[in-house]
Amino acid sequence: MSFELPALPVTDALADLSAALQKHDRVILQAPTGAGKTTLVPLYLLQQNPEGKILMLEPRRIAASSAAIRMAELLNEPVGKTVGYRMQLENRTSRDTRIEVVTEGVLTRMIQEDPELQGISILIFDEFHERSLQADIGLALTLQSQEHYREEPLKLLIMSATLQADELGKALNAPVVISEGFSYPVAINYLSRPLQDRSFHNICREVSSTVIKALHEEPGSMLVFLPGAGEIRQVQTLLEERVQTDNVDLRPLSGELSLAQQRAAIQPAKPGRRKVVLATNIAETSLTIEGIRIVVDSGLTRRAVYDPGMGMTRLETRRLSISSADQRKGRAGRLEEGVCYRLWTESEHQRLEHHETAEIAEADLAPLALELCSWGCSDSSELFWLTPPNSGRYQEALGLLEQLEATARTSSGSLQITAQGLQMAALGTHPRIAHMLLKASERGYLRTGCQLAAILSERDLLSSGKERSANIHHRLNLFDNSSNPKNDKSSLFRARQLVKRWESRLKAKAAPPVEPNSETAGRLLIAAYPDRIAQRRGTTSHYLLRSGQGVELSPEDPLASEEYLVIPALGGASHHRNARVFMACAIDKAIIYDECLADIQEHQETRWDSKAGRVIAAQQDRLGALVLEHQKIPDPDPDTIKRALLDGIRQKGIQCLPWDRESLQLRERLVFLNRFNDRLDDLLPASDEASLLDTMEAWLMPYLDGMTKLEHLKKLSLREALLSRLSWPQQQLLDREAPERWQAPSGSNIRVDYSKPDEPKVSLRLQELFGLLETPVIAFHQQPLTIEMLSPAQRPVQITRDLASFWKNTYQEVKKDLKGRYPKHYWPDDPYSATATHRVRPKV
DNA sequence: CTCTCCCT
Repeated sequence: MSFELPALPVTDALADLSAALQKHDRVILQAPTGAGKTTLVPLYLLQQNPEGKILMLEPRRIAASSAAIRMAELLNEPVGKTVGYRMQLENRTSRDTRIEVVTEGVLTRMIQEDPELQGISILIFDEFHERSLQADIGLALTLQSQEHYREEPLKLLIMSATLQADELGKALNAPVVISEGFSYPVAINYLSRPLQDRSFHNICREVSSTVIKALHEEPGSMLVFLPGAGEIRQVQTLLEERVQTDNVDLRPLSGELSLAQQRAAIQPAKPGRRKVVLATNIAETSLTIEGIRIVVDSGLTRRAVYDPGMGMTRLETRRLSISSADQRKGRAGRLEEGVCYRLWTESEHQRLEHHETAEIAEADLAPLALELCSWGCSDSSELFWLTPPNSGRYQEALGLLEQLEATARTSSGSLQITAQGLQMAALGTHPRIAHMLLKASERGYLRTGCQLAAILSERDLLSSGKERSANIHHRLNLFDNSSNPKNDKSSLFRARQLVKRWESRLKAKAAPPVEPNSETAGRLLIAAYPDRIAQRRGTTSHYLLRSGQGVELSPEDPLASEEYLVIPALGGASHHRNARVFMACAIDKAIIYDECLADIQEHQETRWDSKAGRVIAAQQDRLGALVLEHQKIPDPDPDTIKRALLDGIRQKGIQCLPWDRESLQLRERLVFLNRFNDRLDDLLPASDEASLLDTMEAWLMPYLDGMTKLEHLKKLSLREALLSRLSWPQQQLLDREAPERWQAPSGSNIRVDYSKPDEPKVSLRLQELFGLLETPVIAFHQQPLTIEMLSPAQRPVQITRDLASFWKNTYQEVKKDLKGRYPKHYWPDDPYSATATHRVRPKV
């Protein structure tokens, strides 16, 4: 085959590349974007090797088709002849096709059907540095094909734009051919001080100020990189307030915009005007924007991260890697010298990651697991990985496949794909959705199932706006309404094609069609997302998922009047906000019972309700955290009620019991006497608060008959309950060794204060003690009482544990003092022989 | 401030 190839930067490397491929089965080509590798390499290899067929992988559909179109142009042929392309819903190849450009997922389907990849002599991975999950799976399977299935050699060429090529070459034991590219120099402006605050609003403010500064400092049009559509809207608002727009056009650019809007952003600025494009990552790889010489980079990017705990993928905003920042910067140097403003400092730059995390490290692994099981290799460690899948999360993914009946254990315990699992893999959609498609087909609802699958696997068919409801039926209706497919938005057009494709695949084995009703969608969605059933909390727009996680519907959404939802599309929760519901379907409780019967647990519960301050006895039907049915139990078991009441007392603390002076003293006496346990044959029960709480079943429960509320406890006799634990001899011992009262020489019965267990104390007037020579001793003659002496007016004047010493050393002084203040009272000189009295003077 | 991009 002879044709002329144009000269591009990569041309110089082509001969080396061809030589390397002669000698080795695996070769790496490192060439920057724009070097011409995507068009020249396949054509050159075809020239050198006119016999074989070349397969080239592209990460995006638009890249695959445009690469094929450009190559066909160089050959002066229509697409589909020597050069063709193939992707999910489009095949433009023929028997003559020698270079076939395919999207990455197509290779996975091809190799699963034919592990030998018959007829292919060279396989090229383009843009491998992007490290998409599909590319990693494709490489793992291809390496096995090379080693185990092929008789003829399969040549593998991996093209990458970054220096990671070196590591790649080592890992694959492959030579690296390097090609220099060409671009104009781009000057970089870093911040002089780091940003303290990278919150949504502050980032938007900083970006806007930088845009205004750059418009003053530099001529030409500008590309601004922001993490998402929210930031784009906000920056646009800020700029519209602050920029004189007489010669500046603001152009938002993100994946959610229509093709026309995207085109407006891509096209060069009109003569005499400047363009400011506010873009997401879409402008980093997928779209090239004309005429840019200034780049402003927020330094943030949004990435999908699978959250195994929630079983869902959410978005995370994070710092950019160095190679992505360089890629963004390069957008300013395509046509002339440019300038790039970075919203971070040069020293922060040194600390950034070198490359973005490979998708396989963070993605939902269920699709990967299904591919590997379908490949016959459920053990991922048997394959080669540049980044091995996390084993815990891979095991979880295998668990999901088993639930979805895609795999089953053989009698020997090993994991094997089922016939259904093979069908699921061939459908080319997420295993959850594939499972729903099979269920729909079995039940006669194939059409509705396919429509739901298309809705869930593509971007939202309804454009954003205030009136957009989460109700999935509004999307389903789109399939009926517009009778003329030409009027469809491109997303709806694609969705219809997917429906057609899945329908034709599944039709043969499907049950006879049944007319769908209002329940159908909900039932089918439960098949895909049984864990996303949610129940409304009170009368709010807040819902509770089965997992216990809270989620929130827009309060204006009419769907918020529904008590039960199944929620297939859900936004991520952040620390200050609940997860938001993007798409949901109302379901009847009866449907939940019908579809999830095996998971619903009947729960008899008698428990303490701390809010109501009472015991509640109820029977519940529960689905995870959801309570579907709740009924009072008419005759709950008395013992269970009492136990629940004890739970309440434990929660409130022992103070909630009706302690009076007597019962409190009894408790304190017991605690006091516990100190002398080593003298007891028959130990007294421990009576400190913790022990009492621990043993309430034994001492308190028998006294709780008929009680259900805290108030009822007032009727309790704690003294009786506490004493019930003591035998008769123990009660006598208690009265003897820790008496309630002590009789003073005056004849008064003084209450002993045991509130400090280390020093039981009596308080009485000094005159009541006359004639008592020694300190009284209790508790097996071990514990002297502390004596607090009071004035005639009951004020403490002295405290002692040694009465003899008091009389001898201190009495005379105290007497003098008291005599001055209470002259009418009896203050004898000799306290030893004086008569104790509780009156002003002793009776004579 | 209702989600980055993309794929079978």
